[in-house]
Amino acid sequence: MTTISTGTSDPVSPGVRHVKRPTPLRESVYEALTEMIIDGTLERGRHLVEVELAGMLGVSRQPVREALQRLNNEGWVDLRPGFGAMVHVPAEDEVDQLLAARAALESESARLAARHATKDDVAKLKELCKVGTAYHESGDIDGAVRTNGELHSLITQMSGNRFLVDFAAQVDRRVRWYYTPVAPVRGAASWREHNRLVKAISEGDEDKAAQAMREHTEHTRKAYHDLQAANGSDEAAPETEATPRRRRRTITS
Amino acid sequence: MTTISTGTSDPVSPGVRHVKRPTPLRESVYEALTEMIIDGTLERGRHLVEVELAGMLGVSRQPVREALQRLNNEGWVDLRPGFGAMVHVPAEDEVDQLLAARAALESESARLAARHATKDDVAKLKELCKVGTAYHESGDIDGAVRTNGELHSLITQMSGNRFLVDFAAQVDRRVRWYYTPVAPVRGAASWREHNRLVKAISEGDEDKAAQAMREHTEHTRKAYHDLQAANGSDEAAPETEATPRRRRRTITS
DNA sequence: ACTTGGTAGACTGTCTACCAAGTGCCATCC
DNA sequence: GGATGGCACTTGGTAGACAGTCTACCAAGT
Repeated sequence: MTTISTGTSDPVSPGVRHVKRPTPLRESVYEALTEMIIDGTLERGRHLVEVELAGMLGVSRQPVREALQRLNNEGWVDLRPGFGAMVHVPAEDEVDQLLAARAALESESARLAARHATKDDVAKLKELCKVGTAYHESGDIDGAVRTNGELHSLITQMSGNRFLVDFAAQVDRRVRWYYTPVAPVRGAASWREHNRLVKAISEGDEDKAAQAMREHTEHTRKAYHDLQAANGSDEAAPETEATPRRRRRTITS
Repeated sequence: MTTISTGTSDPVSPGVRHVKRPTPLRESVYEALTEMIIDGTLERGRHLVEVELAGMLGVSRQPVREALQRLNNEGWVDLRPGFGAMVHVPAEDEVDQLLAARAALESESARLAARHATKDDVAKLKELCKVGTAYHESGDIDGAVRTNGELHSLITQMSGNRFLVDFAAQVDRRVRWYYTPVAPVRGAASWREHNRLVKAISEGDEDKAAQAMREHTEHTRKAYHDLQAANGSDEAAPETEATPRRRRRTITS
């Protein structure tokens, strides 16, 4: 079964380098579980038993409990007192609400990013746009999706607002999870919009940047709905055991 | 010492009435600790020791640990591995960032509230405005502050977006904590703005509602800065033990 | 056929005890 | 005075125990 690697995988930060801070076990467990939820190893609605997970991951109950509680707070699982945790089953209107929240958060981030952007930031953004477009044109969906994530993440970081960063990161991860069962579409349009967005930021035009980001998110929401409507009955049907649902393609947001 | 009351205090919901679901201890501990942080019983920067808190609250280490971890995730305390938790000491730019995040969240909420408002909602909003203004004019600051909170809370609820509600609630609580050491100002202007906001919502004018909320928050931020500058050296000085800092007045946001 | 009552098993929530490792502090030493 | 070493304290994690509660199932009664 999946066993936790206690290895610390901090991103390299310039300047002071903390020699080594062994990641708390609960953190690793948290990461492992979200991973398993996202990739479908732990299916939606499944009852998660503490000792079972503990056994899987080779740790004791305590770290698992703590991880589960965090997952509960962030909406990945639902904790029913006296019974246990179930992997969250998203309601149909939930994606809509997530995207609305994301629109607000990221559009504000874009506004602030436009306000604070440095030459260096803009260069990085442009580079990401180029790379992403290249990935898209060469048909490398995974690469395009990854670059898309990096671009959005960089923009929120550029806002210089840690709360926006935190919230947006949380929402983004959830969105990506829900999107998983959807086919990849609207790749080209997405990168055109990214270009416009980056242009607005580089010009320091706050309103235009915010507006561009909002429209970008809005288009994503529309695309999701269209797909939902297209293979609606397919997805609306009760989950069959025979559908492993692992690692489907992701939409380019 | 503060002892936990395990009493459940659910808000009354119409229709099905769940008899009684005993709150998990960790939840009560969490509530108790935030309470103590907000009201200043646990001063900023104070070192929190698990066994000590457990003794205070009459529970074992376990629920305390779990509560502390949640507090850490939400930014109320900083957890230093191997040493313990310290009550978070806000950086000066933090309030700014919180208010910026709040501006984004609540302004979007106002937009959606304007979109979805029912006759009933509008009536409640207007009532709150009236009550709040009355409180303000009669000099009942606590009442005005409470009503202000209820108004903002109702608006986010009206957005119908659970994520906006959650995030806004989190931010709001933090904001209220940081504000505590600030004097009450701008009461009259605040309620004038509320009136304009409610009017926009009742007319279903999304853009106007969003704009009104944004300006409202922005004014609050300015007011905070002015006060900060006014008695700047006072607050900037290192905390003296002699300053109990309990229950100071709150600004009307 | 439907409800009621009872029983059994499974899990969580919480407590206690314990140990290893990391951290901060203080006295000591050069 | 500044480095050093050691000590007390605290967390992080493990193990085991136990009560309360939740689910499911079965049997009897209506």
